[in-house]
Amino acid sequence: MPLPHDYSGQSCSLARALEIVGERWTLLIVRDAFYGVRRFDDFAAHLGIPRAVLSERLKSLTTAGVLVRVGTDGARHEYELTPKGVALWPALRALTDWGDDHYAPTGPRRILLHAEDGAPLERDGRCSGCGARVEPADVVIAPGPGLVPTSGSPDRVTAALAIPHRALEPISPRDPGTPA
Amino acid sequence: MPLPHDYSGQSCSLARALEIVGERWTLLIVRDAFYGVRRFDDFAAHLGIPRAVLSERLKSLTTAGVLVRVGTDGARHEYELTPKGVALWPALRALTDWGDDHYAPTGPRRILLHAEDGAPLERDGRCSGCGARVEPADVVIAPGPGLVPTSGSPDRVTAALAIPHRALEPISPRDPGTPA
DNA sequence: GACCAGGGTTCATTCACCGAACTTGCTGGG
DNA sequence: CCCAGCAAGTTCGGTGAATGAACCCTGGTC
Repeated sequence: MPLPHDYSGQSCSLARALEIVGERWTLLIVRDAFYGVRRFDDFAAHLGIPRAVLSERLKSLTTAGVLVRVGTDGARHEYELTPKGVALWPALRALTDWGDDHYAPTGPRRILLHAEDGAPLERDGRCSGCGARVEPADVVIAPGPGLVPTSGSPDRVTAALAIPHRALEPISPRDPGTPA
Repeated sequence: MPLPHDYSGQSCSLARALEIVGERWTLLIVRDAFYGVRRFDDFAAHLGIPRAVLSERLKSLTTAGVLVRVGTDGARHEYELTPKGVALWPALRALTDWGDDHYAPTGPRRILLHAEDGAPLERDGRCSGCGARVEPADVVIAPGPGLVPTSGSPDRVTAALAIPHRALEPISPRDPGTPA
């Protein structure tokens, strides 16, 4: 976790950003939020993060205004990205692209498509089909060639991510099943 | 420091990327390398990082192929970004832009210009003047409106960054002075 | 051959992370 | 009404990493 503490001496916005999202697990949590994960246990199961750490990260991200806690009914609440959180999308993409380039020998593990026309997105966030600049909400996340099939019975989140679905949309809203 | 350990279960290139550059201080070191910092003591002084941690990070970044150690003469060597390290530029920019947007009330602390024509860069890496896609080596880093003047006598690096200079070019190669 | 700077390493302390177990609040069933 | 079950955390002991100060080694200078 880069710099949760003061880094006031540094005149750099990167340091500021890392104070918020540079801690261990934090960017993975934000990425999962883009993927549609919203509930505590789903984050925990999908990331394999210790629950205490997850609790702390969700708290600090909420305090920072990256996430909001939405009370669904009583104790069942969900975490959603705020516009400030959604603004992290380009950073997330850039880092993921770098990872794909250098650590995904069999191709990207996930690919991003424009929801309108199904064409893949370019690196600069434009649609390779229509050329439009695509907002995060109009992105469809689909499995890529580099995705290894999960062995055994995957968790809710992994299962949901095995089929294309729109970013920021909650995965399997309440219970699994949803028969077509 | 997100995930220096195994994260093999995760089918995500972001996790892979964070295993390399997600640890505390690592991205700041890479950023400084873009700014032209190359020597151990300059990194240490500019970042305020414990020397033991810096030593370890430089080692792991070198092992990962993000930096190379260039022997200048005997014990005096320098660290340079490899192409793989330079490929982190978009990610660094995206994160810095997010920090500027949300944590720089008086404007960006540094601005990026196209070396060819001096016009500022767009978010997508293009030159606002000529429209060309600008390589990191053709970027000039200049102080922005949000940069607070350093109080007291700054270190070599802070002083060098107070005037515009080209990315990846070493700061004050050997000794200060360099009279025009 | 004494001094100095660069480039680290060593070490004790503190802090954060880990994983498992425990608690609390709500829901559904008998 | 009482108990089981689940979601959402909190608590806790053990471990590993970060911190910062001090020390060391090497090469060059005077």
